[in-house]
Amino acid sequence: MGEKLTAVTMKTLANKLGVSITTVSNAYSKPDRLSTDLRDQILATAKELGYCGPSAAGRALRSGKTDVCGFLFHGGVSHAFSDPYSIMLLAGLSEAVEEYGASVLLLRAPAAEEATNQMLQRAAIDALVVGSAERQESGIEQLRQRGVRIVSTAPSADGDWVTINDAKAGRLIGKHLARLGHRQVVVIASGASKGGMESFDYSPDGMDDRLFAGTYESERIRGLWEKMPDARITVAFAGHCIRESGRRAAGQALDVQDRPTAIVALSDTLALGAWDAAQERGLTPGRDLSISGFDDIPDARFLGITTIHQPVTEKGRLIGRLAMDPDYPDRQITLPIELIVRASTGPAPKN
Amino acid sequence: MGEKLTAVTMKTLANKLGVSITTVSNAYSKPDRLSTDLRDQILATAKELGYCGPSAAGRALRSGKTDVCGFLFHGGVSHAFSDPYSIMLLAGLSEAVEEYGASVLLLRAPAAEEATNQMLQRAAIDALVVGSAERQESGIEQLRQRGVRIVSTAPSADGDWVTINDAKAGRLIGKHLARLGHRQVVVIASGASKGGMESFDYSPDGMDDRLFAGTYESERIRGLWEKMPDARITVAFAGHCIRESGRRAAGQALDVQDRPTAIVALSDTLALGAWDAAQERGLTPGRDLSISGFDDIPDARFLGITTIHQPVTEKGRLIGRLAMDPDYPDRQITLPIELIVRASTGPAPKN
DNA sequence: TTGTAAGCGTTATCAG
DNA sequence: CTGATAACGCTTACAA
Repeated sequence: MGEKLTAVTMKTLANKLGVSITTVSNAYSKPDRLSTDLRDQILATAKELGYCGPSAAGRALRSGKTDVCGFLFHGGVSHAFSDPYSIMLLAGLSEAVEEYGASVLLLRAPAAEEATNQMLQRAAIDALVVGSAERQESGIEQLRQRGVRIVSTAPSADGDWVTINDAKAGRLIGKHLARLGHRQVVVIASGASKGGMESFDYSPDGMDDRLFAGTYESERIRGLWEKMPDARITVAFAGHCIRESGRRAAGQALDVQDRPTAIVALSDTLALGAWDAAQERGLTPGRDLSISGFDDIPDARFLGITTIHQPVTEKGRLIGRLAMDPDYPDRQITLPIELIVRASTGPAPKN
Repeated sequence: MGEKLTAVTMKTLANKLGVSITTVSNAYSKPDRLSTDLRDQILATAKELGYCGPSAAGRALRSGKTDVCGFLFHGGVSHAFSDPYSIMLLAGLSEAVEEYGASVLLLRAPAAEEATNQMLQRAAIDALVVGSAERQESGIEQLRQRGVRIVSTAPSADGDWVTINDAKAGRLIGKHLARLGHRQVVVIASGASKGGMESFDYSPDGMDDRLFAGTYESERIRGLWEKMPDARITVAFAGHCIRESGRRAAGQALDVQDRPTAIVALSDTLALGAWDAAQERGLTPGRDLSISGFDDIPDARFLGITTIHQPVTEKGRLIGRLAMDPDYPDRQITLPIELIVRASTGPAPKN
């Protein structure tokens, strides 16, 4: 009946209690600037009137803080989050961000860069985490100038990032496979071929058309190539980074006359698919065919897939801290990695 | 060098062009309220000065619109999003929300209800989607009074929701299994037992202690029970809704003297785990043991698991539309479901 | 078609 | 310890 339609604000509280708005505000954000008694009293009547803390909008406008951390990713949600790696990263990020009392805003980049930029500017965020470095959005630089902290998973000269040494990861796999005598390798990368072709032989020069320079994928391949100078390395593009894509791409790679002795998937999710493809063809991984991945997701351990371990959840946490805490000391972090040898790799079979 | 430290705002534009702030504002939000010439001119200098549209904070405070849709879920991100059902729901939601130019804010409910309410009030959102109805948060009602639209996946007398008939879903499975002669059924539910026990025999009365009334799980079990009057139905709690939990719970259920002839997992994700458990024990699903799930996620089709199909992505889309569009006509939607019989269910084996 | 003025709810600054 | 005042950047009547 007599319901007030006007929202309960700090003013309402102030009037009711006969104190100033400032004092009410301080009761929330600067507890040490007023007596405990008054503070308790304010909080009590707040509860009574159904007032639940400073409005996000008001605070955001005045102080510039939104307590929101944007997470920018490319491709559909279904693709982004069906990869356990993404989930783990997001879990760590979300965990850390929560510790600062903030939340994560999902920002899916539209296909058009223009639209992406608009979306980025319209978002009320304190920080932006760039999940995939598929493109260099110009809008990101504008955001930075607006005071939004940017944290990336890809290294750069200045700027904040948390990453691993992807080239080294590639070298670890390369060394391992070279020692096992492999000389016919198919690399399975996510993403579509830029050249419009399904696969091509790798050489480190002139890759710009096909692999984005500086992506984790191109780094991993380069590392691999460095340690396998005598091998023929073919790169196949799988599409989205999901298990099924890996299965399809590996299937194609295996259904040829002179099939490879090793498949290097650039992520465990793709490696799982390669494992499926091998199974379907009656090939035993580690004996008839070596399969390796990257990232060390739980299923990789379960199936016994050789991979490069990286602390993904911790990566997410660190990214979150960099994003939310401008005073966090280390702002360019390279996390340790480790080669985990499991049953899926073994000596190259003799012909 | 001469970089301006003050942010570029509508005022900057207005001064530079000698027009009023209102006109600049209109150039963005009400294009028909000024001449095309002037508008183009404004947009041009905007680009020149590096102004990228109205600030989210200012707009939010003044108009009350944030273009953000909150998504409230319980449990960790890693659990919430490792279930394909959640991903599909989120994908649909995100897709629809994007069509309105908005984004999704991930709101993970802390364990304490008090903290959850605080978080909810502090979030700048136009709408809130309640992903899991584990608890009835009192803060949700407050949000509604503040003008935030609430959309749920669980039906209620008033309010907006998109759901399926869970009791009917249970009945479809029950009828199917009863016809096949099953009389010993173990139901695998997610969540922890409230009674502190691992499992218990079901009867529709006095379940309040163990199953939250009105959840999709209790509805599904009730439906099952209605169509299997002669069966002994035991309910086991698996913990989080992940495959591994299903494996463990099913394993325990199978490692007893008088093992059940059918396992009814309350979600496909749990059913996949039950499938794993059966495999490990040399039991062939559909012959030695019937396994069924709910939701029809892709892997269920892959493994041939009998299940109840529901259009999950479409559900997410509809939820998104209800959330973002107050004028969307149908505000209480029950989506169709369908029994999908696959190889994982078959006649109850004779003892 | 354009401009004026008021105020959304909060916090920062400075004065008592 | 407490309060008055002035923004923050924008939209929305209403006036010209």
